[in-house]
Amino acid sequence: MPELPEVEHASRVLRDAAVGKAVRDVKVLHPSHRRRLRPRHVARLRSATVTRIERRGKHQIVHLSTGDALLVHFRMTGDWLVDDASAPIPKFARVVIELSDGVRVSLVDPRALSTVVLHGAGASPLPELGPEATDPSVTVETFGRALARRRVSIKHALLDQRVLAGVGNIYAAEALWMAQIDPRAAASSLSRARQARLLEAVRAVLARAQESTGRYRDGGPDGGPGRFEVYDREGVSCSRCGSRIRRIVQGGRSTYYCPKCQRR
DNA sequence: GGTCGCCTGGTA
DNA sequence: TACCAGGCGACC
Repeated sequence: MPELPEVEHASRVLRDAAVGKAVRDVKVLHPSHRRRLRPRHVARLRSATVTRIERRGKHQIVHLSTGDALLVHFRMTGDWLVDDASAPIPKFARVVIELSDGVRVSLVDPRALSTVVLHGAGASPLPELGPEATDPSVTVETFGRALARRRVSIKHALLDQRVLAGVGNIYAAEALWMAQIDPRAAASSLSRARQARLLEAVRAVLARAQESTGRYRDGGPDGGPGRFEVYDREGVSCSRCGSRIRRIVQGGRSTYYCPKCQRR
């Protein structure tokens, strides 16, 4: 699920479930998670109380009374599932946190690509990130400067978390469609006007996704309103000009766009 | 710069 | 059975 709107929603779920509670037990169920979250980390978690949940881009940071921070990234398919510790372990649960009041928070992740790491107090646990994609204080000037430095396509630049934190593959494609920009255009080639349009579009698609608590797809079986404009719509008519949506691969990832009304 | 590996499930 | 997947870091 996770792009910024989904992660924002998930972090709220986690906040409601966990803040102010002590960790009673932690189970690390998948080998790939066991590689990062060792028994000594689990031991440290067991004596901690959750003080605060923070989100930065698509990262979630669980601050603990011990000064440690648990860093969670959902990658492609992670999500939180909150239930009661007495219930059977949920399907695809990879890391399970039981809290003092019997509430259980499970990281469910079919592909098991998510990451959970415990960081000690001090050093910043996060990679270099740009401003939040939804931060209203981002200006066309700062956004444009970040783009001008990248010698990659504009689609690739939007996925670079150092430009704007939180933009993922779907909303990058949607924003480029809305701004009528060809995803293959060089990031550094955008005029000021197109930079402005793109920033506006990123905000619009994320805001719209936020409203519907996550995905802004699923308009219904007939793909009614609320569906993506281009993402996963290869061969479908563009709602703006009627041309067929095309799928290409950029950096190993799918990009969907309208070859007629999105220009270089 | 691009490509690959991580993992596993859903779908054509 | 094959392909595809909303991410990211390591690698050439």
